[in-house]
Amino acid sequence: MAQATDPSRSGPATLSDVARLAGVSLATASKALNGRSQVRAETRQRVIAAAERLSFRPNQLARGLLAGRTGTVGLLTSDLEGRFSIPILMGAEDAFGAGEVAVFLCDARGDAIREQHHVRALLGRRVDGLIVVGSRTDPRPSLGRELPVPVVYAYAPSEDPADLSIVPDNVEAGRLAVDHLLACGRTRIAHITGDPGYLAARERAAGAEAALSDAGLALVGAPRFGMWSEGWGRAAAAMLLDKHPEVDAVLCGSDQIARGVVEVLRERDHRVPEDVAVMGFDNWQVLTSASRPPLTSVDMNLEQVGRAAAQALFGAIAGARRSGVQTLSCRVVVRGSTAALS
Amino acid sequence: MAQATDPSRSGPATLSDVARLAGVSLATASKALNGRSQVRAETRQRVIAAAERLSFRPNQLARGLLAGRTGTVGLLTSDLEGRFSIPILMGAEDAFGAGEVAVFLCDARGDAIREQHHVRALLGRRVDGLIVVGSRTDPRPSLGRELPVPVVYAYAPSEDPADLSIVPDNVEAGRLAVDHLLACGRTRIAHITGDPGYLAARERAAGAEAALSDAGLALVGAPRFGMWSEGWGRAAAAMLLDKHPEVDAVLCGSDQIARGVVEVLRERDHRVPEDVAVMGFDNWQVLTSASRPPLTSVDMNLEQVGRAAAQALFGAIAGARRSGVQTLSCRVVVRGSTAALS
DNA sequence: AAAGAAACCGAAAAGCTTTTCTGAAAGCTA
DNA sequence: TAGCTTTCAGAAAAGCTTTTCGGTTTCTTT
Repeated sequence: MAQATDPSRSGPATLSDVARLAGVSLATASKALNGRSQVRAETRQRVIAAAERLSFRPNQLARGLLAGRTGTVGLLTSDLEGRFSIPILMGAEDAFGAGEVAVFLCDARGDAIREQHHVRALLGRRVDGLIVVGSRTDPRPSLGRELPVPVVYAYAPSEDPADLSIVPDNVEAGRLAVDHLLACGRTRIAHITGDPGYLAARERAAGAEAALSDAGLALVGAPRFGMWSEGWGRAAAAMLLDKHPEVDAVLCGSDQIARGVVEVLRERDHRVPEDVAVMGFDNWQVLTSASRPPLTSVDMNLEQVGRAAAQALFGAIAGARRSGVQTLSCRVVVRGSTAALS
Repeated sequence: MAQATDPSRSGPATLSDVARLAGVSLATASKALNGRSQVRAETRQRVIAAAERLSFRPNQLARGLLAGRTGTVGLLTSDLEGRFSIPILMGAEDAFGAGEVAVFLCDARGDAIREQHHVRALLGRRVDGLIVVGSRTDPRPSLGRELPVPVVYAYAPSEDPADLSIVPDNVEAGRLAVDHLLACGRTRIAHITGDPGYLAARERAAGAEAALSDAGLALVGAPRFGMWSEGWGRAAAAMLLDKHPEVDAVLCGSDQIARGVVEVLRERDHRVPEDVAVMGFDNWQVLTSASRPPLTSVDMNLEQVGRAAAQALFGAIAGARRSGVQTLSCRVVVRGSTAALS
């Protein structure tokens, strides 16, 4: 069982294996591999060659134990299934990967108990920080101020203003959308949106109404809240056309709703965008590009939210803690469903 | 700066803090907390209380360093964006989370260089194993046989038969779909599917043709390969109806294609499912439920693929290495777009 | 050639937990 | 009461890397 002379005896090679093969001490091997200056060039080469031959990788556990920093962070999502978490997660993973930080992924499935469990497990693994990704933009309970590592909340802000949260700016999103429609010459704009229990729905509506008001205009009818589904989009569009056949633009609270609206417009022989412009939110490619015509949509720049959260966490780990809610801009992606009135 | 007497002086509490507070040695504290039997009940209580007060969590790095196992695995995806990775990832995360294993998430973005980089980083962190999640079912290059930890490939099998791969059974999926349509009394079945460069498309078509052949039937026309988009679904449906107006069922290679087909059928006043039954693959809720009528679809059970991969990796870590390609069954989810011929 | 400086290498400790082994105390029997 | 067993607590080592500090060698300078 014991194979004392076998170089590949058990598990990965350690620094002491490398040192032995190169005929130097542990300390020298370490310094050689880490570019420290206390070692002759020829010796360094020998050590590097030995490390190469054993395909040595320094044990990050030992390193972390010593340094007090592990180079890992926890990414705590509340629902992986939802499509909003993914781009944020991608942005964060991207930003961290560039900085040699590894990411522990935990999905709490929207359960507070499970979330607590994951937090404890992550702290046991001595993560250097946490990013908490929400599934909607409504504020969520804080993990608390007593955590031994910095925390950044992404998408869903923390209820505690002492925490740092990074969220997309839904009010501005509503403004931008209406500005685009106004720039297209539309003046009779209706708004069909989703569940009024969602802050995102209310904020986008508020932004839209503010932009219209700035232009001396108002929505055609009140904002129509309902559900985040194509079915609601179809139903609401039918009601809207019955009551306000004069509309020349429909701003929809999501791409799903917008698809429903476009379908009904097609069925009723309204031309899109010539007669009625339609736009949505989220810029969800599967929907925007499959629609006829393709949908103009507001992209919430979620990847950027993830990246910004990662960078903020970097900063906090380095000691530069901030707090409050930081909002990030979004952008209008123009496709065929909006165009200037001719 | 130095606060020698402050119990919460720097970073999380260590076992030696607990031992000091409880007035025992490190060894005793460890044994007390780990349920070892060499400790008097009263002493154990004292230690537990101390640990509680300091909210002590054992440092998993030190533990891993000692044990040789870290209780972490790497989850290597090739594209997070793609919707197939996510359910697999959820299943795996779920299975691991239950076993106190933490998951490192890495997204290679389809880049082999980046993948290599991530593998090296993960090995440096001494993961106990790796799961490689592909974005399509075509075989992919192996990470190699020389890795010091077990690897399981999920969704995309490894090209090396010595590796273990867990994939959904696309041939059976095609069979099941046709069996369902046959059970509905359909006999003139056409197949519109996606990019023929995808193994999944070819296998599903093969399964479908095999099931028809078993029933003494054949497809209406050849399988129509194209793209994985609604647009292709619409175009292909139009061509199909022009050439074969007698079809009573269309099996579509994806839910996206199926939606396109349903739309064209509606526009041409064919009733779904009365005149023509339609079904898709993937069971992608956003599409299936928004369609009119809701789409019957084959669910590839991807979460189960993830869970099975996690369990296989557990087994391999425990020493029970397997190899080869293991296929998992899928299931038909019936909705409004298919029904028995009346 | 001798002394001082510079360059280089190695021993040892720290970081935290678990386990084994040793030692001590308490309880029991003869 | 002496000797034994049982029970419990502590010391020390292992696991791997990095860093500090001390020691040795080589080179330069006078």
